[in-house]
Amino acid sequence: MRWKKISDAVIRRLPLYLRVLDELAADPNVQLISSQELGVRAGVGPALVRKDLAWFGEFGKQGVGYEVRFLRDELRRILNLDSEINVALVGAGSLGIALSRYNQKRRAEDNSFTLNIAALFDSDPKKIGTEIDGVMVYSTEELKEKVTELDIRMAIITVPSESAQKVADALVEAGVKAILNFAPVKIGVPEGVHLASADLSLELQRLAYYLRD
Amino acid sequence: MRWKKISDAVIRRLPLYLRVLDELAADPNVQLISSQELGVRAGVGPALVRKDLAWFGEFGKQGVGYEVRFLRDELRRILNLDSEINVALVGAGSLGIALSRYNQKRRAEDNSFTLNIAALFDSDPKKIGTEIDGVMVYSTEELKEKVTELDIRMAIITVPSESAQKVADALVEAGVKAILNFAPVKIGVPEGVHLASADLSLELQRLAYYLRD
DNA sequence: TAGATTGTTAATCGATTAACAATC
DNA sequence: TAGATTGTTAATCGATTAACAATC
Repeated sequence: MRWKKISDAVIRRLPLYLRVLDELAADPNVQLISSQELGVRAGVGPALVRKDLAWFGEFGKQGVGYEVRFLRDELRRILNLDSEINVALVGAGSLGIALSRYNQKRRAEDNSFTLNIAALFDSDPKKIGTEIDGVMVYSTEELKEKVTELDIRMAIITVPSESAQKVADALVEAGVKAILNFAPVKIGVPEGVHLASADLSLELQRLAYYLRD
Repeated sequence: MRWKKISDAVIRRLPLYLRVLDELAADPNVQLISSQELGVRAGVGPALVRKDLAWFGEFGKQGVGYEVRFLRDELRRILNLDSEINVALVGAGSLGIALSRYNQKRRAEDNSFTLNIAALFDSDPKKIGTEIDGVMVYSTEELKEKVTELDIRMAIITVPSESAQKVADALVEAGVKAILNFAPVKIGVPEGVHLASADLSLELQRLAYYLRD
C-alpha cells in the first residue's frame, strides 16, 4: 500500500477519528456511525470526514454509514497502530519520567495502545543502569546499540535545549524515523525523518495573545 | 489596540519569531535582521514574515530591515508577554509537577519569561496544603477563590481524562480565559475562552503513520 | 546616488465545504 | 420502493508566495 502524497492535515485528523471510534466500540449496542455523527464527535465537518477516509479506500456503505469496528481496525492499520511500536525516550528528567509513567498507565488501561516506551536514555551516571517504573535507563552512548537491539523506531526528546540537536543527530544516526521533541528549540533532521514539536512554552505564549481583555 | 480578526495561523508564528529575536538580542553585535534571515531561523518564508508583522504595524525600515530589540519588544507587547501572567496548573500528578518545575527553571534562567505557574490544584488530600518545589497545592474546591485572589488568567489541565471537562468548567466559571489541556480528551469551552490541546498520544499516533517502511 | 529591503497587492496554491449522482 | 448516506466533483474559502513600487 502506497499513499504517497496525502497531506499532513489529513493525517493529523485520523487519530482523532480513531479515538472516537474506540469510544464508540466500547458500547456493544453501537454498530454503525455516519460521517455526520463522527464529525460532530471529532469536531470536523461531515464532508471532510468522508473526504479524509476516501483517500484510503471505500470504508462506508451508502445510505447506511460506517461499521464502527471495521473502520477502527482500518484506521489502526493505516496509522501503523496494528502492531507494537517501541519508542525511546531520551532525557530521564522529571518530564521524561512523567511521560514514561503516563505511557505505562495508558498501556495498562488500554491493551490496544501499541506505542511502548521501551527504554530511557540519560547522560547522568547516577541514573544509568537503574530502572524507573520498570523501564531501564541506558547511557546515551548506547543509543545506537539499544535502538537496534530493541527494534526502536520512534523517539521522544526531553533533554535540555542545548543537547536537543545532538540527541536528534544520534537518533537519526541510529535509524529512528520519527521524533517528538519537547525541547523549546528548532531542531533539524534530514529528509525522510519526521519531526513533531511539543513545545509547551510556545503554546502558552500563543494563548497569551488572546488574554487581551 | 484592537486587531480583531487576525488568523490563528499568524498568531501561532509570533512566538517563533520572538524566540529567534531573543536569541539574536543576546549577541550585542547584532542590531538588525532582515525578513529573509528571520524567516530562515524561524522556518518561514520571508514574504510571510513581512506579511505577519505588517498585520500589527510597520516595524521595519525599507532597505535596512528590522531592529532586533525593538521588534522583540513589540512582539512581546503584542503577545501580552510584557507583564507577568499567572497560570494555574490543575492536577499535581507527575506530569503536572514536571511542568511546574520546568516553568520554574525557565523563569530562573530567563527573567524575561513572564508566564508564571502560581498555584497547583489537586483533589488528593495528601497533597493539598503542601508545597511542591515552592508552589502551593490547593484543593480544586478552592479554584474560584484562588484564581481571583492570585489574579490567575490562564490554566493548564493535567488531570485524568475523566475529570478534564469538570475541571475546565470550573476554570471557566472562575473566569480563566485560556486553557492548555494535556488530557487526551476533547473538552468543550464557551465562546470567548481559548483552548489549546497538548495531546501527546495524538502526536505519537500521527507520527506512527510515517513509519510505514 | 545605488543597493537593499520593506509593505502591500496580485497570483497561486491548497484545504475545506457544498452539492449531488450513485447506491445501499 | 423510499429514505438515507456515501464517494466524488465543483465551488469556495483562506493562506502562502511572488512581484514590485516605495523608500530608507
